Amino acid sequence: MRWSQAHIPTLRDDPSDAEAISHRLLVRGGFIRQLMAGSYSMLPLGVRVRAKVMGIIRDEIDAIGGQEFLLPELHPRDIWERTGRTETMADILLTVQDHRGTELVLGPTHEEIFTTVATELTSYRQLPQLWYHIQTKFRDEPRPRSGLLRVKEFTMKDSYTFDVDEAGLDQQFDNHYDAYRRIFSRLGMESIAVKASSGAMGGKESVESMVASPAGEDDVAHCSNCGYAANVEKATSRLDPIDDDEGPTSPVQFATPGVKTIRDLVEFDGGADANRQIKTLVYIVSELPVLVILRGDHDLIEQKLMDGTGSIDVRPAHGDEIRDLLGADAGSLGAVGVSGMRIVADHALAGRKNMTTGANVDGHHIRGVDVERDIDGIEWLDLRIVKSGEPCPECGEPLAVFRAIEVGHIFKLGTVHAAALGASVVGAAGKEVTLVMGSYGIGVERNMAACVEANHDDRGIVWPVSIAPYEVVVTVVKMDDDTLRAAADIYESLIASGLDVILDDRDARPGVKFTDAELIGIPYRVTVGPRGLAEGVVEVAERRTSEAIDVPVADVISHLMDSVVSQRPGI
RNA sequence: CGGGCUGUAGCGCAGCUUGGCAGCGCGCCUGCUUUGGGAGCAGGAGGUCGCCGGUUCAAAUCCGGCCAGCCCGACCA
Repeated sequence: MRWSQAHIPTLRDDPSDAEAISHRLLVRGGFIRQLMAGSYSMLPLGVRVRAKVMGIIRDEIDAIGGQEFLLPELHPRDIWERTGRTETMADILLTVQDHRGTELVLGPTHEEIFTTVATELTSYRQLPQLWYHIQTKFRDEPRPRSGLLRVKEFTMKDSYTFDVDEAGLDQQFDNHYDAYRRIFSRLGMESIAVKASSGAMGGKESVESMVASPAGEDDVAHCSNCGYAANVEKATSRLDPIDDDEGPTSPVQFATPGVKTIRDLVEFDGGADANRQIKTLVYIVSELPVLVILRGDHDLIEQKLMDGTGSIDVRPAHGDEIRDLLGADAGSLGAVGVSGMRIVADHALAGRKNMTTGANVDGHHIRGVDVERDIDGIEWLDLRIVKSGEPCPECGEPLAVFRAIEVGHIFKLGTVHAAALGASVVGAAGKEVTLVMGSYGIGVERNMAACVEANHDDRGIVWPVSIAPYEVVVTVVKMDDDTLRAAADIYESLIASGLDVILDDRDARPGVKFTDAELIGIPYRVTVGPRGLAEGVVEVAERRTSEAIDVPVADVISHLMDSVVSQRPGI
């Protein structure tokens, strides 16, 4: 490609509506343009990167036995009703009507449709199967954000496995786990695999692949000592035991005028340290009130409440609901003496005595609470969010909690969808067996963005060779006939050698060409100018290191082939 | 869904308080000079001021409604 003919609209200024680094650089570099919130046009450079990302993914999934399909994006609604996901995914489901008024679903994922295809499997002898496609997904995200990181329409590689039993699923899951590690490594990112909550996908076990970045939307707890890693929605930590005094034989109520928060009560004369308080929250879980209690210095993470109660319909109660249920306002709530309501408690409260909590009387608290003695019918769950610095649950070293981008997610689904859609085979024993499924996703454009988050400097993007829009740019530094001809010759010979090259033959000053090449992140630049040509050399510069060396014109091909090809396959 | 901010030329912004010719920088076009790190000079093109309505002799500017984009939060009492 000759740059003079290419549509690469680079921008000198940061776009005003972009905050995340990947968003800014991809827009400035002319890779993408926004159409509306959560919707981006891919420009030619973006398309090239995207294609290479998909190529790496395809390569690795094929390598573990994947067969590529291509399933529709327009789905009949009734299939989604049969798995119940018109309900469970209602918030993000986009639908359209055809001219007959039939409701169609724009696929947010493809478990249902792949399973429908899988109903044609008849015998365990046909298993295992690993099917995948790379296809658009539509999700009505409540809040798209950060450029390509969260959008309403995106490309996903989603694979699905079908096995006769759990052992087969485990094997396919492990294969994907390994393949994903290789994919992210080839995309130039350091990923860590974390245990996760499987959310709306259902199923029992899932592992997310995370890449650390401040632009991410998840928090990960990670132990650099032993490698423990988990999404904070799942993470735990070891806590130092607290020795409590016995306290009184029964709780004692006392007046706490003006005390509304845990902190207020810490500072109140006669109050208690936060870790000797019981925090009481009221939630509505599947339309029923639930009292949630934690240690005063701990915070609830709602995902754990969802996972622990098995409900996806969880919200904090409103002020009036709280008053109706407990007879007091938030700030004076407690679980002591409450009956007829589900009470869930975080494990950190187990065995605790002489605690202080609200009295369910405005402006009053009670002290001397023995959790297990004074609160009836407790259901024990893991509910609190892990904080940075708490001891690792495996080895006790301090955990680090940091933001990360979820670049992939793999699930052991089990038989839910297969059962709902009647996908089964005849097993070895001659009896019908429901297919055991797994599903595995990678967001293509999100990985492009994550790669930029992980590979940039103050001059722009630093693509790894594996997915750079071009591997080499030949920059013509002075547009006279001799220089241009020499550069074009080098360009042609590099192309002939199988390199992915662009010739910057624009009638622009060299500074413009250098800054553009650096902004869009091309790994190698061959600078061709009269000064070097007089000596029979051109300059070869590496984007990542900024190192530049003079190379005799005759050696350019072999020099670049060595550098580029050694990096092409990734690690 | 709640809160905050923002909509003026392709991009970045000023003008709005106090109503009165729609501006600046970059980019773009033409010419000349220049050419190893975002050139200089001269000339030029380009705008429903987000949309609808109201007030007024007069609205980018004041008032009302709507739409769109960005950021934060998702009610931790």
